[in-house]
Amino acid sequence: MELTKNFEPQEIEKKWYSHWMNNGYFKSVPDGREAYTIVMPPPNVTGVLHMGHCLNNTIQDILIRRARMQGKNACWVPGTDHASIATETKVVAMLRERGITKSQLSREEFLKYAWEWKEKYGGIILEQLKKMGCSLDWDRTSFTMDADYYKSVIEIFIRLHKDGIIYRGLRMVNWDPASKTALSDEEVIFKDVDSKLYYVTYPFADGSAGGITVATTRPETILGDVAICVNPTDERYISLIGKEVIVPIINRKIKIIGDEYVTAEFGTGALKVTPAHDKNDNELGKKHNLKALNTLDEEGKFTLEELEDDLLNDTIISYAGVDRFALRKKIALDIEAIGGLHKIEDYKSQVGTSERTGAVIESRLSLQWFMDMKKFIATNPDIAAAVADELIKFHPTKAKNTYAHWMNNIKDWCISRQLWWGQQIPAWYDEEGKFVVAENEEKAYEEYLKKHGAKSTASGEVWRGLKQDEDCLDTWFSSWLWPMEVFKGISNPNNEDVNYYYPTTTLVTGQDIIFFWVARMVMAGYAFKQTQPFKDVYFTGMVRDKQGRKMSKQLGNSPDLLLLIEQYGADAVRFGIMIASPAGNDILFDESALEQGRNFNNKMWNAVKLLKMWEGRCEILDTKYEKNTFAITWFENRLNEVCKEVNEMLNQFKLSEALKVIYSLIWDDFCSWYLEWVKPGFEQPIEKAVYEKTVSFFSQLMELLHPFMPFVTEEIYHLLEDRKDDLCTHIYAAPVQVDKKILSEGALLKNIISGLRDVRNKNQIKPKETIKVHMQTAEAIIYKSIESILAKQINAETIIYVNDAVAGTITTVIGKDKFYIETEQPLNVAGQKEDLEKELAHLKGFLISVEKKLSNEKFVANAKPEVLVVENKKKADALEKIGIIEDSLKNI
RNA sequence: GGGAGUUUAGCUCAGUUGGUUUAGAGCAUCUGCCUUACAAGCAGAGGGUCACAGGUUCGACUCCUGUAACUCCCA
Repeated sequence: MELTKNFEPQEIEKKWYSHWMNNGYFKSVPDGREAYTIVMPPPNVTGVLHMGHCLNNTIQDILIRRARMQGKNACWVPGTDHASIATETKVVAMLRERGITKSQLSREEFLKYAWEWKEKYGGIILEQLKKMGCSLDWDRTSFTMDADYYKSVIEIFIRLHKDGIIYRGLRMVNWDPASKTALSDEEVIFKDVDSKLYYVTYPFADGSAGGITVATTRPETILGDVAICVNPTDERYISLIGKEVIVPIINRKIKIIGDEYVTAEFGTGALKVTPAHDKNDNELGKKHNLKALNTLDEEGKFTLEELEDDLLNDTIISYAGVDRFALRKKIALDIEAIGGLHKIEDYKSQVGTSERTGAVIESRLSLQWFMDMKKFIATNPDIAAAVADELIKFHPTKAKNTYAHWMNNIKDWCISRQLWWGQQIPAWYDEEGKFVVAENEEKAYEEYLKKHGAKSTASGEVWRGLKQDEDCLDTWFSSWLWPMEVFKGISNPNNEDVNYYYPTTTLVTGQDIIFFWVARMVMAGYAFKQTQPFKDVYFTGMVRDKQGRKMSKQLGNSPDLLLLIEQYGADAVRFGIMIASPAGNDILFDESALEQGRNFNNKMWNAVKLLKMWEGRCEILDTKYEKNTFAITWFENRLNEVCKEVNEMLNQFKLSEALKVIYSLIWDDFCSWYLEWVKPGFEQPIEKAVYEKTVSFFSQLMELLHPFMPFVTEEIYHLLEDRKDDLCTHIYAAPVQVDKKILSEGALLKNIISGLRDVRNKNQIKPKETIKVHMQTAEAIIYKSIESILAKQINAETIIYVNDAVAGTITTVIGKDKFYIETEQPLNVAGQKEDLEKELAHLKGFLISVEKKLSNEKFVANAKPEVLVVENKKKADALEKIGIIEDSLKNI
């Protein structure tokens, strides 16, 4: 079979993925083996694959493939999240393009469109994951709005309501005027913006001259002002507390009050209090018994509804329906016109924006459903302890602090959203607003009867006046059940699957959703399954571009992943994203890393080509690869050494490092050293035993690399030999002891080869020119076994052992041995001297630092004995080397 | 404003309880090679006052304090 010049991934990837699928390798059913379970963080159902998913899922695939090869029952569950607000936003936009507005549609009609949309675009991302080689158990694909899942979410809501943890209340919420819904604190993103600080004067109500000036960034809320507040220790204003001033335009009389909350240094030191439109003002309002006057509607437009106690003039009436930002300018102008605007300053402020729509958030008083988190956490002390005590291990551990900090400052969770796409809140209301919580309408009537008594209509018919809450639940209120409900742990408690797979083993997710999701899954785990949801959590950072910027559509710096896979191959993409991605740190994505991955594929591919050449030239000898004993035993040990290292690194989730070590083992140790060492001369035969050993090494290398780069390794595994098994389900052999002595001899050999090659380079000896090497060493015995490799690698025709310096040669010292090189080239005596002197200076400097330590009495008295031994050995070594170099210098 | 984290070669990162030959990789750079698997390659080389300033210690990249810059989270 003729192999292509370079590795061509496209066909090979398709071939192996379907082969693995056809053999059901990714399927998992409970059995007697240890389970290794990962639930995939469900991407948005309408999402497409981006770099973040790529990183995330590559890591999960590495972990799951390794577990599979360790003989564990590996189960990786795919799925998607209905992503309430994100999806609804998309559906609304799609309808708008077709000329339909949401308000024209009934809930049922809208949901029909949404489901159609979901069927059409949902799960594209899952198909894309197959291209990356992800070994997911596709039969277990779940969706957070599957019928059972939906029921479970409702059941949990009812349970928590019964326990008094979920309640309904009028609270200040983060209101997104674009999607007209409340948001949780976690969905609000603070951004720095350039704004203006308006200095507005409120004249005194008693007609006396002057007034009080406040600085505000939000003049549009002035009509909702109910007080002015100053710090009671602020001498400028002490005498004014209790006085009345007039709100401009609306001419409402309000009081000046005092409260420590106000910072005297900010603005003018006087604060306008608008309880309906600011969280802090709302607190202040409650404390001082102030009314909250709402002047903005759910779309952020001016409304007169709550101003019935005020005298409305034409100006105010003209504001009705004006958007908040237009209103800001308008009111500022109108105040200026009546001489109330003192000045305007540029000001940098932070405003909250909606994570999904980007709209500026309004604080708004609203009736919403909340979860009392403090109370909930108190039901199970393990929730906080699990992470602190490392029952659940975070990688990197520093994420523990973030978790603890949030737990300690936890606030109530607003779980209702004014959206239709999601689990509808199971609360039913009568005309007066009295309500019951129940899993369906029938039960709701039963409940109602129990709670509020029978009701009948005027005409005596059975009363059917209950209406279900229009709102749905926050998406995270369903995804926090993910690790248990993908195994039907709530809808079908204690079934075989959930008993076997739960708690899951490892969760891989972004640090940015530690509160949204990770913490809440921990809570749900302990609250509803009485145990942790997972054992380890591996946090990935954010994928940024080369310049460290976030990837975003606006910047256009987000690469098309499928295109990259097409260009470089999935293995190369996996390699590129993994080679420099420390746990928990952001990774800077650089396409050159993908090139490196592609080149790595080619390197391995070419090694296969070399072996295929040898295969045809095998000869059977009974020498038992005598000539190559050193090369083979050295590589065998080196391989085993790295296997152990990699194993330890992976146990500690050091994935990048493990990949680096494997990369170097294959490229440097195997290709650059080992293959060159056993390589026969031009068109010479190779001993069959050596060939077979080499094939076996190569196969083991492929095993080691397989979790990282599944396609190319599977392909090479099969190219090397005809096999019945596949690498995908191959089980790793038990670790083997390594021989340290041969490893150090190998290191010595490499060192000498590099050193002598350097000498050749510096003396401009052409690669093809052979040299004669005279070696002066105290340990000729070691060199005997590596001599032939050495000769081959430095193109030496002979190696002669000598006891004295050889005149007319290039002299060099490597370690403790001297080498004299005979060559046709003219000798560069000065250059040699310079090199030796440089080395000598370095050693002398080193010696001084060691001697300084050793002559320090306190060091000798305090240092541990083993440190002392090392220092003494350093000194002896340095002295010996210095002697050897000085000796050589004399002879030049 | 409060909290957490980061700062080591041009870039991306290692550096495990303070002592392991006066700091290690990979990429990039430079020099020489189209050598017979591989120029998407081979061989070799150069490059760092470990952010700054103090302190603890016989000894600090490592521990402590402060400063600066950046990142994230919370208000």
